[in-house]
Amino acid sequence: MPELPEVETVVRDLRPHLVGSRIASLRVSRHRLRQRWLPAWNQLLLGRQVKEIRRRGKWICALLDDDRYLVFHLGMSGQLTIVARELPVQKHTHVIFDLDDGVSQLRFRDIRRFGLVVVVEDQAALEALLDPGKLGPEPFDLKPAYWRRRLTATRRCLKAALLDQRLVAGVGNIYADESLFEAGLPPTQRGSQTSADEADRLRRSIVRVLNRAIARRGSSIQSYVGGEGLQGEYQNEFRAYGRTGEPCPRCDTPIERIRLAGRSTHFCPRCQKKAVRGR
DNA sequence: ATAGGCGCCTGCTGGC
DNA sequence: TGCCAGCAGGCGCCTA
Repeated sequence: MPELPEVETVVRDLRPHLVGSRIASLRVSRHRLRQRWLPAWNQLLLGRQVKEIRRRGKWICALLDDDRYLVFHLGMSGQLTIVARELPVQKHTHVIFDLDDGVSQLRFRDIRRFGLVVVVEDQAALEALLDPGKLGPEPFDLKPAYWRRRLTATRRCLKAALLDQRLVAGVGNIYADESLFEAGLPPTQRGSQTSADEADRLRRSIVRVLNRAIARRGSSIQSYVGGEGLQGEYQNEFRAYGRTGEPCPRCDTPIERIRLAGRSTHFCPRCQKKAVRGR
């Protein structure tokens, strides 16, 4: 579910509530997530204060006052929210942290359980988890030369390349489609057939689309909510994703849907054509 | 190198 | 009304 804009929204929402707060107590459900919760973590976390919280790709990392990290990944349906203690606990809530203000909780809820909550020992262990070999640069820090090089070095299609977290971190199915639409590039085009100009256009399109989505607090389709439980608004501005059969906002040609890299892919067959000039 | 398939889960929708 | 297939913001593993 959540891609970079959603995760960024969660982190921004949580930061003012979490930074400076201590974990007074916690509870964990017995359902396992992508990775099992280690019982030892309960003791480690008690009384710990959150020093800072930040995003890396689709990962959420909270630095604790013992230099450990509490790390979250939202998978497809994860929700990480600040909630008043007295509010009923929703089904599929897997971890509850009571904060030391005595009134609020941090809750991790995940219907499909593809998400992850782990405690990481130190900075080095965090770097191993988010190894640059597995997790590429942030889209906003993409160096044009790097991007051109990586993109043209692969024979995979652009859609598959965008979804590969090693090339660029944080782009998922929605924003891959939206970025390719913005750039006017066909999702099926091979990376190796991409000109320097096109690579650059794509890079700038990714940044623009993600920034717009962040400004709208991400996209809510089914389960996504931000750190304060609010839905996003960017789903109302999709131009390709999920708009199969609807008119292209630029040329009115019906948006098509195909399967690429195992994922549903939406595009305008007219605007997103190799070597079209203008529109 | 890379495509495709599966598995991990639950829930919703649409067709019959 | 029920049942079943297919779909869904991710990702890791396996095979060919």
